Amino acid sequence: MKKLNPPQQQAVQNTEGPLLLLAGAGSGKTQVITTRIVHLLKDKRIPADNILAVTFTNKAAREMKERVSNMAGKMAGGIVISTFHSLGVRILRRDIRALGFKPNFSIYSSSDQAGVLRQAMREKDIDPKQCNPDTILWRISGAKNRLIGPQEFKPLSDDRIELATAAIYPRYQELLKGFNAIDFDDIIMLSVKLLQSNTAILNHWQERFQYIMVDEYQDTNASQYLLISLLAKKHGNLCVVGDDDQSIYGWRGAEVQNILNFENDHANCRVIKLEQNYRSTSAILEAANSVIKNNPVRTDKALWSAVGKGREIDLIVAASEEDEAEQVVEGMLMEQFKGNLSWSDMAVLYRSNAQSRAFEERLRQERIPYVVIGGQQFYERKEVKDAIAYLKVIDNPSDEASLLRIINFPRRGIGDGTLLHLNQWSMEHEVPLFEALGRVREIDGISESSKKAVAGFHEMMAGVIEGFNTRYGMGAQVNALFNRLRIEDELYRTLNDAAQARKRIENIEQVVNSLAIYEEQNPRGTLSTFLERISLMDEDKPSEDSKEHGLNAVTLMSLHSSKGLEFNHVWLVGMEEDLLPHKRSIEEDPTVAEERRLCYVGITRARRHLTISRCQTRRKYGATEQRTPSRFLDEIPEHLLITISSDTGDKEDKAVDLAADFFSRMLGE
DNA sequence: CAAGAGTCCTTTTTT
DNA sequence: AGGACTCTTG
Repeated sequence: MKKLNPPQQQAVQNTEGPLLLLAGAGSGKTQVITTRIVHLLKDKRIPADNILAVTFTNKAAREMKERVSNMAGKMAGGIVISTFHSLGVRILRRDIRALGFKPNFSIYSSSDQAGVLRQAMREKDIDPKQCNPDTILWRISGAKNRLIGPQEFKPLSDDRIELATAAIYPRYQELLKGFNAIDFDDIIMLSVKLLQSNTAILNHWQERFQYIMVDEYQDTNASQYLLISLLAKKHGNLCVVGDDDQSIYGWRGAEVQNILNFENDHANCRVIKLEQNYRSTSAILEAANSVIKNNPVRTDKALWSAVGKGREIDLIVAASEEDEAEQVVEGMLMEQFKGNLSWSDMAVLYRSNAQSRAFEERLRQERIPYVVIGGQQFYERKEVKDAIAYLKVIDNPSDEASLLRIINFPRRGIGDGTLLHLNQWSMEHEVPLFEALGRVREIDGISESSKKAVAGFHEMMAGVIEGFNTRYGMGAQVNALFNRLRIEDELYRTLNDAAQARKRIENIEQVVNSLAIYEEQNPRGTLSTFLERISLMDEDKPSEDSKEHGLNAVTLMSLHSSKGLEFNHVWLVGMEEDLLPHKRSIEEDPTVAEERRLCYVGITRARRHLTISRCQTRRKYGATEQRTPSRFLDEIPEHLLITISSDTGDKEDKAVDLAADFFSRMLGE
């Protein structure tokens, strides 16, 4: 507590009633929240059970939990510090029966959702070529974020997609329910519906969480806002923390208004501003402030720092993405040598995940350890999804999306024709698909060999499910199952590339391993809870990679994932029009306010030094494209920027670079 | 029903 | 450029 400045101390001590904490970037916000929790526990003697802290990412939740238990020890046992989605699942697992689901519901990823949507579209006779399924899913998701259920959804216009969505949404939701599955947005929407529809359930959670804190409040959407309001209504001890300048999730329904209106929505609300930045040099802060002040609507804030001016910002102008990566990595080697920085002090931040590739290649070449956060997720790889689908069916045989995924993998002679008959029969007789498999002999129109294959598959899976219900050792059982399925042979056979097959086999082994490890670390864990963790992307990964590299690796991640983090040296790469600001967002909002905030977030991640880079050309879909410098570069005062030119090219190259640069700037004006 | 060839689409950001 | 999906052929 003594380490805190006066407004920070006030924030900690104001524990009763509504509190709005406007915390600028790097203002020690996490420190304040954790100290506040410890203060509640230790000084106010609030039982840990009655405290809830909500964050947006698992990473943030984990860090916070760790810091709290370091400071409060055993007293912190039972405290809930989780993401919105984990909180929702917790609520749903307990009481979702009231909504007509079984508690072992599956959580569908976007690819599962796409499968369900495709089925709904087929049934409603809507041509996927005319109505893009992704767009429809997007509309459904948007509706759910605004708490608009399938019955309430009314088309806002008579455009084709909107009408199709209105037709498909109810059926989509029905199908999900039939599979005992929910999608990501349902986690929040259904939690709210549950609390709204049942006073006893609402009461239970209101009593449970008497003190609530929400981090990154500027990123809450309508349904998250309502969830928190419902929970906090009774005791009213709600503390929200956020910064409107760092609102970067408008595209998924976040409403900055939630934080801007908080004061008006809550009588007797206290407002505390944290404006001292402890993170960055004033050169970096000046750059950040100069950029963000171009946004028209924002609360008045003046970030200041006592750290000192620090170095100017370096600007790399690279010829191509390879050149960009080369120069950045060269800079890293230099910093490490000269500045005595370790790899974990450095991060490369980019707008879109695809940009990581060139940097990964270069870092590998130079044998510099690195970690990529986000992007092509492990659990989204095809073979991994197949393996997971087996687990999902074992856990919830009603999960037909997963069942269809594995019914002919590895191939066992069950083709489209057979599947069609099975589906038809199961619908006509109102029998779940899995049960229909067991009664395949009653179904006409399927060849004898196919019937045998179907019956064999059903028998095997029924046996496996039985085994899971009666015996311990999930990892071992899955391992036995996968061996029996001869997945390895299948992969070697279908892939001509042995090395790639090997890689995929390893990935599948990794799934089995993580289940075994999970089971070892959580003796009371079930398959459901394991799968839930995977769905919420809440995987523990401090195991192998970081240990091997001694936790010392360069971080590569998107600007979105970087929020809340800090690094001594940040490389903010790809500072080009159509990338930052992104092309799609320019089309949606010509003022590019959210993109500017994204840029602001990126700049303010840096503690001591910032390097910005841009390319003159970049390859896209195979073809080389000319690039224009980002408008945000012009918003940074010139005296803060030092352009460093490549020392790899010869003089002629440099002349060409300069000319190209000149022209692209002219065109950019 | 399986395998191979051809076509299309992608890249915004995440729980 | 590369992967996912569809269509055609054995």
